[in-house]
This record gives sequence, C-alpha cells and structure tokens, in this order.
Amino acid sequence: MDLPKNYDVKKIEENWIKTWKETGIYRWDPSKTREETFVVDTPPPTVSGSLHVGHMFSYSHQDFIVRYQRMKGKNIFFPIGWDDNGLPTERRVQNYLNVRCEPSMPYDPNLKVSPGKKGTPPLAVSRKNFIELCDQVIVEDEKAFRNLWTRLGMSYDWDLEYATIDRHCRLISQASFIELYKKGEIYQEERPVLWDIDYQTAIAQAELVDKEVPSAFYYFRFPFPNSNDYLVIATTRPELLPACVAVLVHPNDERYKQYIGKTILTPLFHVPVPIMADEKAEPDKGTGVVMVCTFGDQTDVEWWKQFNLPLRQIVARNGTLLHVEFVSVDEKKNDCSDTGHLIVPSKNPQKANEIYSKMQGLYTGNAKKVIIEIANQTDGVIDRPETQITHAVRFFEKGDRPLEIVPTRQWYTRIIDKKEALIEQGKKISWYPDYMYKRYEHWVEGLNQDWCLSRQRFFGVPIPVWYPINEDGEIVYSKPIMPDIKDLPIDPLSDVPDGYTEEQRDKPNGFTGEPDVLDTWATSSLTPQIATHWFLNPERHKKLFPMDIRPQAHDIIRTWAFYTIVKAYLHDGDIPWKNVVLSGWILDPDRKKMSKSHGNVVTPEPLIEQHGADSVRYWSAKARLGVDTAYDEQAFKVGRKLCTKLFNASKFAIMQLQNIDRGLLKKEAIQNPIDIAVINELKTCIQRATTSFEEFDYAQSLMLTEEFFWSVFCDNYLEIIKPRVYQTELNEERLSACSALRLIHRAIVRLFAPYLPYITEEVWSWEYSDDEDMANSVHRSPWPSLQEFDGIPTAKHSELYEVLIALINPIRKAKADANISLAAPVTKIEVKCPSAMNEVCQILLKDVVAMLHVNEYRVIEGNQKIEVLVNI
RNA sequence: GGGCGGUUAGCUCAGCUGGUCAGAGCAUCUGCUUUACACGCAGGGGGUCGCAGGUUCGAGUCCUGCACCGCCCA
Repeated sequence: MDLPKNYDVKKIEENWIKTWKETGIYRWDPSKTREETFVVDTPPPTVSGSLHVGHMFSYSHQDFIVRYQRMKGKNIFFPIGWDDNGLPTERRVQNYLNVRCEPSMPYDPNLKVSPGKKGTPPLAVSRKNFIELCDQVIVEDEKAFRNLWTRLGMSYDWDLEYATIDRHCRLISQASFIELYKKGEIYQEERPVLWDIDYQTAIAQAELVDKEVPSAFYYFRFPFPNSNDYLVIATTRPELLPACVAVLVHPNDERYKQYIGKTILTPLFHVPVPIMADEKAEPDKGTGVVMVCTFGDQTDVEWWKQFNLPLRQIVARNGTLLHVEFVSVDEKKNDCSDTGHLIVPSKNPQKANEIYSKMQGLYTGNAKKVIIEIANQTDGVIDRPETQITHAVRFFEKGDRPLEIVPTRQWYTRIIDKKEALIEQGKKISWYPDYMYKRYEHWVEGLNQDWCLSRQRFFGVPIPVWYPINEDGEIVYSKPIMPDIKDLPIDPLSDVPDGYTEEQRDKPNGFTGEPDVLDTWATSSLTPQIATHWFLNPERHKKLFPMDIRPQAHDIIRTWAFYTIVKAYLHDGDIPWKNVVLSGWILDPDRKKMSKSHGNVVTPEPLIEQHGADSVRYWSAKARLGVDTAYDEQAFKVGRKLCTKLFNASKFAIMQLQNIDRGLLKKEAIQNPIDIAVINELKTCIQRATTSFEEFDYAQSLMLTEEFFWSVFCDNYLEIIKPRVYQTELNEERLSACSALRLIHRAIVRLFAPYLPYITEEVWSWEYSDDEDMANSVHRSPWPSLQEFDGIPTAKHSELYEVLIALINPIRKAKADANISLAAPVTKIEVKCPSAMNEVCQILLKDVVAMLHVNEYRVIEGNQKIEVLVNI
C-alpha cells in the first residue's frame, strides 16, 4: 500500500473512531468464561461537574490497563456510566436555568424554561417539573462526556452504558434498599444528624469536611442561684445559650469538684441547668467548664443521650432561630412540643423573652453578633474580653456554611457494627499502590455513625417506601410499606402501594409516600451490581462478580470504594473486586488541586484538538499510579514528538520491506549477530514491560518501551542496518536485516498500542493487519511474547549490544568534536580490545564502519576496556 | 494532635529487594540541511540525591530524629 506522506492526526483519529465503532472490536462477549474475561468496575463521572484535564488523566489510566488485558487475550467487560443524579445536577440546573424547586407547587405540563436570566429571582417550579429539567440537562452533559471519551480513545463497550438515574439503576438501587431492610441492615430513626442549612438535607460522615476558620472564645459568667458565686464558661457559640441544657466539668478537676450536682443559671436567660461531670470535659480547654447545648457539636449529642437531657432545639432546618417561649420555672408546661413551639423554664422569663426576641428568626451568625452585643451591655455577664482562635469547623463538602446538628427522621445502613469485618474485606483486596490500603483502614476505624442514606432532595433515586396514615391523620413511620421487588422501580410520590388507591394519598386511614431520595452513594456503591444485573440475571452476575479491577482516584476511597465494599459485603458477603488501582490528581502548576472553584481548570477538548489524543494519553501515562502530577503542557509536546517519531520510523521500516516477498522474511533468515543482539534487547524489554503491566505499572512499561524504541531501535538499529537494507541485491545480509526489522517493529507497535491507540492502529494497518498470527486490529492482536522469537539463533555473546555501542559512540563523538557531519567519511579507526573480544569486534565492525563511513579499521590487543582511536 | 505520601540537575520526574545509581525528558550550550524524521541526529555543561545522626566494608537506596510540602483523619 502507499504510505501517507504526512502525519495527519485528525484524519487518523476520525478514521479509526469510525472503524472501531463499525467493527465493534471493544464489545464484550457474554459467551466467554470468567477465566477468559477481565472485568472493570468503571467510575461513572459526575456529568454535571466541570470537565477538566484530570478526567482524561485518570480515565486514560484505566484504558491502558484494559487495552493491555485485551491484547493478552482477555474478553473485556468495560462498561461506562454517568453519575447524573444528586446535588451536583440540581445545583447545575438551578444555576443554568435559574430555577428553584418548590415541592408545594402543582405540576405544570407546559412549563418552558430557557437558560440565562442572571440577576433575576429564580423561577419556582414544581418538584416534577424540576426533575424533568434535570433530566433534560443531563442529556446534554452526557453527550459532552461521550464525545470526550470517544475522542480520547477509551475502549468502552458502549452497549453497556448506564446512568445512575436511569430505570435500571433506580431498580437496582431500590432493590438493594429493600433487601437490606429485610435483612435488618437498614433502619430509620429520629435523632440528631449533620444538617446543611442551605441544601436543607442530612448528610453522611463521608461528606463531611473540616475547615479551619477563625473564631473566638467568649467568656460568660454562669451565676449560681441566690448567690454571688459564678463559674466562667468559654464558648465559641454564645448564640446557643438559650439551648443550654447542662454544664459539664471533668470529674477530677479540683477547681470544680465541689460544684458537681448543683444547679447553675445560664446568663441572660436565667435558665437553671445541672452541673455534671464527665471525662470528656477537657480541663485544659477554655476554662475547663463546658456548656452542653442541643446541639453545638457531636459531644453535645453524646452528653445529651448519656444524661438523658431535655431537647431544646432552637436552630431551624433553614439555619434561623426558632420561636422560644421562656416561662417561669414554677409553671408546669411541656419542655418541648412537636408544634415547633419550644417552652423553656426560666428564673426570669420576662428578661429572657425580651433578649431572645432580638435573636429569633436570625441566622446563627447574626444571632451571635446580637447576643454578644447584649452581653457586653449587661453587667456581670462577660467575665473578660474574648480570645481569638482558629478551630476546625465541620462543613458539608459541597456547602458554604457550617453544618448544624438537627434532630430529624432519617434512614440508615448499619455499618458501625461491621467495622472489623469491613477491614477484613479491605485486606482481601489488592491495593495499588499498596499504601493506599491504609487510607481505607483508617477511614473504617474512624467511623462513628451509621451511614445516613436519606437526603431531603429531589433529583435522586426515590426511597421506595410508603407509610400508612392513621385515623387521626398521623403518619405511622414505624410501619413502612415496602413495594414488591418485582414492581421496582417505583416513585412513592406517584405510585400507589398495594391495597390502596390514589385517592387515599395523604388522607386519614390512607398512606403517604416517602418524599426523600437516597444518598447518591447508595446507588454509586452498586456499580458492580448495576453492571452485572445482579439478581435480575444471577448467571451473568456470577460470571462477572467479583470484578477484576476498580480504577478510581484516591480522594474517594472513603466514599466510593468504601461504600462499594459495604454493599458487596452486605449483599454477597464478598469483595466487589480483586484489585483497586488508584490514580493521582492533576494539580495546577502551583501544586493546587484543580477545581472549578479555584478557577484553575484546564478544559480537555482544546488539548486533544491541539496535540492529538495519543499525545494527551502519553502525558497521562507518564504518571505512576497514585502520584499527583503538576500540570505541565510541555509533556503533550513530548507525546506529540513520540507519535511523529513512531509515524516516521514506521514508514521507514515498512518502506524497506516493499518489493520483498513477505514469504522470504522469516525468523530462519535472521543470522546477522547485530540483528540477533537487538532482538535480544527487545526480548528483555518485552519481559520487563509485561511484568510491569501485570502490576498495573503502565508508566514503567511505557518508559521501557520508549527507551527501547527511541534509543535502541531508531538511533542505533535503523542506522546500522541502512547499508544492508539499501542493497539492491536480495542477499542473506539484506534478508536477515529485513526479517529482523519486520519482527522487531511489529512488536514495538504492539508495545505502544495500549497508550497510543490511534497511531499504532494506523501503522498496523499499513503492514501487519493481514498477518496470520495477528488480528486485523492491533488492539485485538496478541501482546508481544518471547515465544514469538523462538527459532532465532541466540547470541553467541551476551553483551553483544553493549560492545556495539562501545564501538559506535567514540566514533560519533569524534565526529561531533570535529564539528563534522555524521555522514562525513573517517580515514581510519583503531580498536583496542582484550583478545577474547577480538572476534566479536571484527564481526561487528563490518557493519559499524559501513554505518559511520569509516574507510579503514584494524583491531589490536588492548586492556579490559574497549578503546577506539579515530583518525578523521 | 495522629496517620499516609513526598523532598534527587533550572523545570517535570525515574531510580525494584543497599555495591557501574548519580539517571531521563524538557530547558540550555556546541555542532550536523545524514535520501524516515530539524516535531530530527551527535556531543557538552549542570546535582555533596531536604537536614542531622546511626547500621554496614559500602546508603538517594535500611533505621532514628528533625525541617518543609501535600493529602487524610481527629
């Protein structure tokens, strides 16, 4: 065939994308056995998130491993999915279309919303409309990802595509919920939970981040009733004073021992609270006296439970302060009622109500300012000036304001009682790099609450539960109605449970649907089951589960990896996969994490456009697993150079074979010691590259291949065979060179194939696609093996290649020193070598002098080291 | 405060179980228009391998401590 003159990246990419799609070479074959199959649990990207180079980076890593396994003959199960449900999509839709979800509104079937209109108040839409808008937006987002992955050369089986909000995923996710509920591993409970006031939803421990923020200790005097005595309490949250239910000291703290068991009053509000002792009260923190509020932090929750303290929930779900009525301690009224009307006994209710009325309805931050101001103006309340500190405050990872703790009814999965078992599961999995296992172990050890599954959001998998309503119109949460698994997926807000009619919805003696949706991880943690079809197709599930690898980034060990291990353990009592391979991050040149909020995101499409997909993949391949890499555009250029070099060297190599009957190019024809020596080098390279790949060390494998290709093959081998292959006569010498050249080059192309799928496929099509022992596509052809070289004579001297280089280099250096062309003739060289090397040098020099245009040479006896004297 | 990882040429990074390991690419400098490739080829300069101890005949390579950077968790 006619070889192309120039390396036209775009044309090559377009052509092979089309061909691969038509021929379906990446399709999974369900008829093959488990042993023949390599199964990947692909991370479904968050499609509504910003697309940046980090995506291409870690996703390329999967593809290197997969393509290698495919060439090893494995039947590849490589699905791709989109994580489209959840908060990121809601947020994107809110911003993009400037709408907000108002669940109380009726559905408008004719609603039309167009993007834009910033600055105007968001349009309120019904829950159903909102979900429809989300569904519309993700279609666009998924298209962008689909295009990118295709362009990048990801070898997915597109027939296996899924989205975490699609019917199949909702079905699997809801089935998981029901099965675990039946097993007793899922329960619901009303208790204080981590609560984001902006999103107005509960969150789980895994979504928590600590941020160091400036704050201050304020020193309040808590007076004793009918006395001038007082205790000083340092607090960072004075706005919670009205929610104070007790005061704690350490039992061994000599300063305060005498007060334990007594009653003290809160300042400003004059509410009597008990003084109690507990080891968790830190004598060194603040004044050593701590107030317990419902709820300032997790310790408050623990003390509240431990001492059975009253609940004074003053912070509403939206983060503002609720109505509180302070009444005289003598009045017998319920301390807290369900109506949102909190009643607190006070020694001075009038004063308390007066002060609280200035805080009520404010956000906690503003309430804090108000109470500080009041306290400063009131005699005997502030003991001393505040001290500035910075401390860790808990935030929702996607949130902007600190979390509150609010008692609400939520669904949970039991994990606290399984910590040991989950650590054992983690040990059964191989982690690459292995030290990443520690992160998993430490996370599991540090768990302190069950997995909160329910989210008070809209665009998610509905929790598949209804509740009966009794004759008094009260919802009976303790008797949830579960659908039959065969009826899944369901939406409890539009579907009706068995034995009820739609007319009974939200009516006494009727039912109500659970409005909450599942945590997105509750679905994402099922990616293996989603892909295998799990209980829907037990045979298929058995054939694919546990999977071979889970590729992912290291920041989601505590979420995605952890939850997937949990689900696999709870459902199958097994590990979800045998190996976890963890990619690092792409950092910006200042080593900061790339993210939209930092404004340092580099978008991927222009990079592929500019440098080509193979170059981008090369850049990804240079980074080892688990290692964060600073973004450096230079690396793309290096990749591009490698591709160009491969293009040119391939063209040259194949050109030398033109006009030769391929039947004459066989292993038996390879007799020249230099050909044999280079094949020896190649075999070492193949062996080491293979070993590296088996350990998922694609970076090492690439480095070895690159080194062999560039330095051994291009710079030396191609140069030294030129005199032989340029001969017009088809003699033994030329046949040996051409036979070896074809064999070596054919292996090199395959060694590069996992990294550079386009250029290797292109080159492959020029010469090797019809080889009997190879496949039409390089990507279905066998990974190079040592057996391919069986029948080629072994080298008489094991260090032949080293000797060759020792002869070539001094001559090149002499020419460089003399500032003359490498093509310029050399009058004479003299080689000094030990007598044992004499014969080898004589053989090699024949080709060396032809390569470097040396007119005359002679070999004389010398010392251990080879020396070459050059006369220009 | 605890844990994990990192600290090797100007930059980005390799250096596996201790003994040609002081490397690569980029950048820089000097040459070379050699019929695959100037997106090339040949050659050169450049680092007391974060610091301080220790083990050893011998340590980027093992141990201890410290410093700094990053991440994770309290």
